[in-house]
Parts: sequence; C-alpha cells; structure tokens
Amino acid sequence: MAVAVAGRVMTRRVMGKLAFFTLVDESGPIQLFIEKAHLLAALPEQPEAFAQITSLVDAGDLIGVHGTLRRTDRGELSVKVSGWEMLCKSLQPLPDKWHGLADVEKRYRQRYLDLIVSPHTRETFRRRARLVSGIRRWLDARDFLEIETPVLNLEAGGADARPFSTHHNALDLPLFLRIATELHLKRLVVGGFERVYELGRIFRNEGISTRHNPEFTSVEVYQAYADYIDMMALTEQMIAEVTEQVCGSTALTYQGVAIDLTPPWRRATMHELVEQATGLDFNGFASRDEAAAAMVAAGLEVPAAADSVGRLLNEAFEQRVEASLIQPTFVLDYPVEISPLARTHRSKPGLVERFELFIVGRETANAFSELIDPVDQRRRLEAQQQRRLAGDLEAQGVDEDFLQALEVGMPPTGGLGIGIDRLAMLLTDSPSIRDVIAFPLLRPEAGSTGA
RNA sequence: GGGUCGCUAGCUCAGCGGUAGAGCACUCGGCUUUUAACCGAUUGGUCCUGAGUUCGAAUCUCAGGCGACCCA
Repeated sequence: MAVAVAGRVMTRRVMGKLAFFTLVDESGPIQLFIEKAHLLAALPEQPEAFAQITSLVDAGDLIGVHGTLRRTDRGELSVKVSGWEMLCKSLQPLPDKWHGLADVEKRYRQRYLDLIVSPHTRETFRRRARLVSGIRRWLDARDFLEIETPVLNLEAGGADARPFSTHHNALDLPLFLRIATELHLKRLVVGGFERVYELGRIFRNEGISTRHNPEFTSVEVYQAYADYIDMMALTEQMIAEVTEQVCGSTALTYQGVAIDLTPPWRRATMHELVEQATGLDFNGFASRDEAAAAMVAAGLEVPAAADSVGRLLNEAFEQRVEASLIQPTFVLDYPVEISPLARTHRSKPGLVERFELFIVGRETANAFSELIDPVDQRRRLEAQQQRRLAGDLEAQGVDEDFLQALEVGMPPTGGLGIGIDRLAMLLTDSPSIRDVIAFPLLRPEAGSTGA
C-alpha cells in the first residue's frame, strides 16, 4: 500500500546499506525502513539519495517520505521508503533520548522540548483541554451563559488577595488586574441573567509554589434562586461527570493515593472537623482570649492577626484539618469574619452559608449563598477596609459600584468558584501546578532578555 | 522568610585533599532487519562565582548566585 507520511525524526539507526528511523507526528510514531538498493531503484536519477538521508538527516529534523507499508522481520509496521524530502532542518539538538528532559526547570522554560520528548506532558495538556471544554459543555447544556467580565478594574475585589497594578495611559488611570470574577458576575445576576459563569484567567500577586502560580484559571458559576446546598449538588455532579469524560472513571490515583470522586461526597461542618481533630469545641468559646488559651493548651499556634473566635477557628482548621482531607470533602459553615461576601447562615449565628471543597488536602472549590443585602454588604466591606488600613494587604476594599448594584436588588443566588489548575493537577496526577500550566511564570534566566 | 539537597563535558552522572573521568550525543570509519542498534577512533572542561585554609582545593571553610523540595 502506497503511503506518504511527515513528522519529526526521533531516532536513527544506520547500518551500512540499511537504515531505520523513527518518525513521529501528533498521532504517534512509525518506523521508516530505508534500504539503499530499493531507494536507488525508485530514484535512479538520484544515486546519492540513500547517502543523503542517512548523512544529512539528524534526530529532530522534520521530513516527509513516501513509500509502501510493510512489516520488518521483527514484525514492526514500517514505511519502506521510496523517496524523501527535508521539510525543516532542526538546528538545536533534541534532549537526551534515554534520560529525556530530566532538568525540571528546562521542562518549564522550553516546554516545546518537553512536549516533543514527553508523551506524559502531551497527555496532561490534552486532558486539561478536555477538562475545560467539558466544564463549558456541562454548564452550557444547563442554560448557563458565559459572559466575559473585565480584567482591568478600578478596585480588585471578590477575594482576599493582593492584585497586580497597571496603568491606562490615555485616561491616566491606575488599574488593577482582577483577582476574581465574582463582583461583575453578580452584577449580571442583578441585571436579570439567572445562570451565568466565566471560565478564565485571574491574577494574584502572591508567592509561587507547587500549588500557586500568579496567573491561574478559575470558573465561577452563579445561579439565581439557588443556595449553597444547590451549589454543592452542582459541584459534585459537574466534577464527577467531567472527570468521567476526561479520565474514563471517577476513581483516580493521585501521587499513589486512591481518590474516589464518585458522588455523594462527604459533608461536614468546619466546627465538627476541628473538634474531631483537636477536641476543641469552638461553639463553646465566649471570647477570642478563651479560644486562644484553649488552642495554646492544645499545642496550636495563635497568630496575632487572628483577632476573633472565627478567625481562630479557621486557624485551627488550617493547622490540623486541611491536609487530612484527602477524599473529596465539603467543609460547611464558615465564620462570617473570613467570608465578607457570603450570606449569614439561616440558623447558625456568627456563621455564613459557605462551603469549600477539599481534595488531596487542597482547597479546590469555594461557594456560598451569596450575600444580597446591600446594607450588610456595605458593613462587611467597610470592616475589610479597616483591616486593609491596619496593614492587611489581602483585605478587600469598598466597591461602591457593586454596592449600588446590590441596592437595585439581587435575587437570592448560589455562587461557586473552582480552581481549574488544581482540578487539572488531580486529573493528570501532576505534583505541581506548573505541570498543568503550559508556560508557568519563572524567574528570568540570568542574562536573558526574552519572555 | 526558615530548613534540606543540588550545581563537574552538549545531556545524564561518578570522582570528595595529590595528573579532570564514564556512558550517551557530536565528528570520522565499518556494518542489509535495527528499535537505548553495534564495533573502532577522534573531539570535547570558567568543576556556579568570590574569598579563605593548605606545599597542593572539583573535593575542606565562609560569603554570594541559581534551582528543586519541605515548612511558614
């Protein structure tokens, strides 16, 4: 059968008057069987064809060949080459064919090389693409509308994080890159869109770690006339179904640990989890000092910045519970002090209707019954502003335009945010967020002027 | 910000106080069933940088740079 194929030469084995190359394209590898006598018979006007393909072609070059399909004596499907053409000469050597790209930093700096030599890296980005499109398809199928909101903002709100600053020249206006899409999506709910979402890049001016990249991708989802219980069901179903599409199963292995995303997922309140882990019942503390003393007695650290019982509860949670939540767990009912945009709990004073989803010890989603009372919201944001003035660089400011929107009236709404990168890590068994971001932010190399 | 580990040939690494090494890659020669092809030969060095100890430092000490991981 006559065939023509094109791709990158990955290996060459030349033995006198016979040679074997491995040619790879996106669909995979195929072997080239290159016989001097056959090439000479096929191309009598090019007597040097065999000498040229074996001497001019190096690993890394892109070539096209035509010929016939056959199996070698060892049974490997090969193209018996009758003619060839150089499509692009590679001037840089490929990474070591046996060790591959062992230099972790080079894998990120020269991702194209990583993709050429690491099938696992190619699979990671294919899965990430299927995850993102799968989430969009899932939401679109349920009449959620994706609306793009501004990246450049006068006030970076919707989360506790430091923003990046930039500047608009024509207006001579200082601006901030968004740290969340929350406040604009809620304005759309005020405007009458009852199911909206945005899946896109957000920016936080924070440190870099295996779990943090300064720009990352979130999806935020808002559904009018719903609450955080509804959002829990939505989260569970969407992640389970998309995981099934991407991985073929909801039973995964992450870094050697079996993770089961089959619904329903465990649900427990923050108070319950902290009490199980520390023996401390935070419902019983009347004052910050009382809670702090109990925490010290239990061997927990008490940061000065944690200035209320609620913040101390969160501290205890982070110190003793978070890392232990390996299987998917919804943690419910957070202190109001650390949740300035969430609605107060319908029955539990001092708490809000909020959950965070933890998987393999990592916060993967965050959701609440949204706060729609403009008076309460103003009070909460003003308290945030006070913390900011006192030196908390992550505290939020007062967004007057957002408050004005709430004053027009917003339906009771459930809101959800999911960290796409962390979910991608889970679905691709990647230990670092850098493994699921094609071009993660790195310190510039010494002497480098490029991007 | 703190801790641990690492930095030696293009790549992966050994050498740990006494002449700078191996495999692979590159270059050359041989080879018609290989698939980490094989055989032979040649080539290849700011041992991260600086200071110190020493007759002598890739090796020991100190400071710095860069990176990875862990912790905050």
